[in-house]
Amino acid sequence: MQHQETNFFKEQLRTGEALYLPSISVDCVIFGFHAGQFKVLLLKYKHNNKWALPGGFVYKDEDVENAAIRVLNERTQLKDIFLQQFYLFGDVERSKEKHAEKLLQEEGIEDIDAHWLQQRFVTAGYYALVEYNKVKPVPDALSSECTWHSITDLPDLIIDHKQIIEKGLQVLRRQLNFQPVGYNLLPEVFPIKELQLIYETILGKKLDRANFQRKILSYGILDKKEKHYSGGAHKAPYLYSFNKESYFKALENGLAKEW
Amino acid sequence: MQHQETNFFKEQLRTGEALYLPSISVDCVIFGFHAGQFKVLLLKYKHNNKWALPGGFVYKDEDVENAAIRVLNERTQLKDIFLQQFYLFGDVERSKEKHAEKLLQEEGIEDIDAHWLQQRFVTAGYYALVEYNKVKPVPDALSSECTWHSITDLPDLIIDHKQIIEKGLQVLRRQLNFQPVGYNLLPEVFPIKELQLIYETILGKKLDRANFQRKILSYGILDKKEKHYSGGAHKAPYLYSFNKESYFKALENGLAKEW
DNA sequence: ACAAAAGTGTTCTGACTACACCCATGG
DNA sequence: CCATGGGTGTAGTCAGAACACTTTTGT
Repeated sequence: MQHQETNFFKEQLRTGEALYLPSISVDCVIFGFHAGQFKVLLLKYKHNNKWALPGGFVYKDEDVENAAIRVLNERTQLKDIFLQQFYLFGDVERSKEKHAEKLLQEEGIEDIDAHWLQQRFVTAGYYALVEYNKVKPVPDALSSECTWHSITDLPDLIIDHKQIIEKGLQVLRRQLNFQPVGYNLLPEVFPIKELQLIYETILGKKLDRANFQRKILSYGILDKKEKHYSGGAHKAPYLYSFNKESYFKALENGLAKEW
Repeated sequence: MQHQETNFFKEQLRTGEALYLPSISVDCVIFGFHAGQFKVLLLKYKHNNKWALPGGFVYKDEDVENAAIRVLNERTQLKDIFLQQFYLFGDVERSKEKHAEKLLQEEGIEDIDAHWLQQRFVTAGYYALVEYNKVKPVPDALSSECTWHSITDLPDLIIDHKQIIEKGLQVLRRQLNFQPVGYNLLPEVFPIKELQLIYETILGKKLDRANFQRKILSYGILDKKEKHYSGGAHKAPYLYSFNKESYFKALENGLAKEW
């Protein structure tokens, strides 16, 4: 088993240089929402038990954005998800950890020209917002686990992956002012309260129920459906779904009144 | 002369692979403001007379951001300028033009392994806002001119440089809602009208004089100076200067009331 | 009937708009 | 003294915040 993996990994190293753009990688911050908490999907590396963002390399004939889409799809099995590039992390510093070399050592690989992987990498950060229940997390070849972690309680992460998550969250918060959010975070139909919870967790603060309802409805991106019986001892809320047309129009043109 | 340049260029090619990160470049959209127009600084290549953004490569031990700072400094002779990374352009498409190969051909270079320059590049876009009068435009080794061009009347640009400018402008417009602007676009002291003109040209629309004054003053980033005699046949306006401390605090924390 | 949570209404405030008015200055 | 442009005032509108009131439902 260990042997097989090492072989697979050697093969990757051998072909990597031929297949991938050198020096550039992508990392995906995949946000989900569950049990009132905002979550990120992380991988646990076999060789050092440290956690990392799902990431990958860019094929020589592949758009960088497509590499991010591919990574997202491979780890979650989801398609057609909204992905947003948010920053290129390009400091020299981020390669200082010699992550690749340690990985090679700990895999017991020495007899190979691993120059490709050992050189410095800059990485493009992408974030995605996905529906927690629809995700089937799949670890990659180098990792033993692929699991959700609460944003407020992250484990030790390699290199600058913690900063990448924070930057992604920061950009997401800003973009809430211009872009609608929720499309593939929620099921087809949902009560407004669910959407409000998402906004509250992204922003990290409570919002007024009545005001949120009015504001979000004023955007004109929601279609009202019939009522729904939640089972609670209270009035059943209306259900809504996103009006795709106006939702994506809003994504492009922005929501807020600007200067 | 032509000979000398070709030699210089050959030398660059020879050392490029050793010096620079492969596959990644930076391009700077340098905005200036003059005669009521919003301008961009462009280079004109010697070999094909086409225009391009000032750009460059990243040294193997250099932060990507620093490469952008270096490019900005070399073309403008300015230091300590606000630079903002705004997007990584990573489509395969953008290398399709075979820009590098044509360049080599037209320089009459064939006897060299130019693999390094010919491979696909992704580029990080940065924008800068600079004081037009302080800039001393300096062409780089491959270009014959370095001049300002009105944003509304751009010449033919290589590859996707037109899209890069547009994206930079779009991001800049959005960021106007959160970040103050003007710090190194204006001299030390200036009347508010000047700042308003900048906002108007960036946004491409007129703003109300009275309301602009109140809004910009409400940010608390301006210090009032003594009056100034402009020579016009009218009341002399107050002069202001940016309060660096609160200006940079505002840059970090944002201006607008967000969610 | 009562608690819980949804839907809706109301009041207050503060920001932005549009425009009016007055002030200083040079010709 | 008047044209020009700067400074300031103000009425109207609109959005958001806070909170009250009513409605529906399961137990």
